[in-house]
Amino acid sequence: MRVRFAPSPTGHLHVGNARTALFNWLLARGSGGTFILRIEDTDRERSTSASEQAILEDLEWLGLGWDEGPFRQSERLDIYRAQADRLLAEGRAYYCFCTEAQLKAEREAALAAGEAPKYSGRCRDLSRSEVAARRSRGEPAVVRFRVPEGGDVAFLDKVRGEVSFPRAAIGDFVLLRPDGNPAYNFAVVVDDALMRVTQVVRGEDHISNTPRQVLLYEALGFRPPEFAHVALVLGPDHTPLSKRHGATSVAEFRARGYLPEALVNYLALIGWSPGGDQEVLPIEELARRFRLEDVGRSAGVFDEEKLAWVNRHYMRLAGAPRLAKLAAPFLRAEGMVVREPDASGWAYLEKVVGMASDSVDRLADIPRRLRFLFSYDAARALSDPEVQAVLNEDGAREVVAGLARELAASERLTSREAFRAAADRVKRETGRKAKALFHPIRVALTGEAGGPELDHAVPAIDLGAQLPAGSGLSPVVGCRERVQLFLEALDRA
RNA sequence: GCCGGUAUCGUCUAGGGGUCAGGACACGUGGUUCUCAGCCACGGGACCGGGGUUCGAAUCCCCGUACCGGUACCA
Repeated sequence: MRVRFAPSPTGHLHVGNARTALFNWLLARGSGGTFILRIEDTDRERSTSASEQAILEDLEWLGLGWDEGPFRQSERLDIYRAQADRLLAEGRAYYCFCTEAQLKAEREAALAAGEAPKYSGRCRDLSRSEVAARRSRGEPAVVRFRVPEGGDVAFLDKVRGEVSFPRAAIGDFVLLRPDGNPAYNFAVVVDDALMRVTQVVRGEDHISNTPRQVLLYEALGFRPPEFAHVALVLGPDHTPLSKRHGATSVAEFRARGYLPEALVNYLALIGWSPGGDQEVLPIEELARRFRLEDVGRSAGVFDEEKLAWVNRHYMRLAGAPRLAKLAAPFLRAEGMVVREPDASGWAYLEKVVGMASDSVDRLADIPRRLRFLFSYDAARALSDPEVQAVLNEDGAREVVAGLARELAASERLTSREAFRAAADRVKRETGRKAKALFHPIRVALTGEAGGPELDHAVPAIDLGAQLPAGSGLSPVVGCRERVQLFLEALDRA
């Protein structure tokens, strides 16, 4: 089996296209086949090498490596020319000198008359000598395919079944533009045939091109591949997913802190089901189970909530070192990491990122969850209504005062046990327990009413306070200092 | 307009001539934990509409409706 993904480099990799790439990849991987990457850059106006580069990076980030390519259509111009010459020589194609203005007027007239706008065929039967004369005069000409008349063009689609189009609806279409660049339908067929692609899996938006392509396969004497057209991905309002809906490109989801394996897993779930009751599955398992005939025919709505849920799974599955590495750029953007951390910095990050990650959806949420470590501000804490509510509870201030006395006398709370022991002593001294004990401790030490478990958060604070100056992280104020600052702020208030 | 396509909970789906129409996300309630997340239990929620075929239709057929794609010298 030989499959391909053939994006045009006109922007970022859209998640809909990423899903198409994934389906192809799964097919190849699941069958021991070959996954070919081809860049369809025949539209010289819109194609950019920056886009191409971005698409390659996105595919690599997703883990969708290719076996052959990337091939660029812009580098295969003579191949298309040669194939077009064959069709020209056989009379299956012809030169057309119609101007764009002419064609546009005809199209509009047809539309107004309620007819299908298709090429009129004006240049279809120009005499040999006229063609030669006009060409030698340098008159711009395209090469058009002479669509055989009559009947239907049918093909078997692996996801849609039998599909057929009346041939009469297909006008003679352009193969080669005046500048020698091939048009889409022509380049695709030539490439897919020459690259010996066996299954063409692509978006549904290409389905009505398929009859044209089938005709071309016939005319060129190539055997058509199997086709499969997968439905598009929509936004929550059932319109095609666009910028309006927020993130649409792989790069944007990466920037929001989704893990590649989560995006891949989620994308596979739109329009396909792995069967069984398990849907969070590694890509290799998806490849084992994936079958084109199980792909649904209807369009699917992209649901970021579910993506987030899948992402949580994969964040839990990721080991601490990897998670720390992944989260570091996000922490750096918030000033929590100030330069490349040293070994102590990384060790610390592994600890705290692990603590933060089991209650957030995405990497981008981690800094907020760790803010209490790097920017303790007692005054800000007191202005928080939730913190106020905690302090207004019976005995809350006594707990804070007791905690301050306890910490003044004890070592740093660098372990869960040390923290528990300290909390126990405050408990005995104040007679407060559970919520009445831990809530005031939390607000005093973290400055926030919520956050990671105190068993983890408190040692993280004091461990952070011991970090050497060269760790690469923003400084962390220790517990003892915090509770003093908190008390002072309380006095002032 | 014309040509194609699609239709099961809000969303992704399983199933498919006789089922209590199953699961997941989301949502609601209760429990658990210092908070959030999580976890546990419980709960609400769907076969687009109308005809036909049939003993029986959500499932097959037709019509309609809605939505999507195409209708290029864009892919």
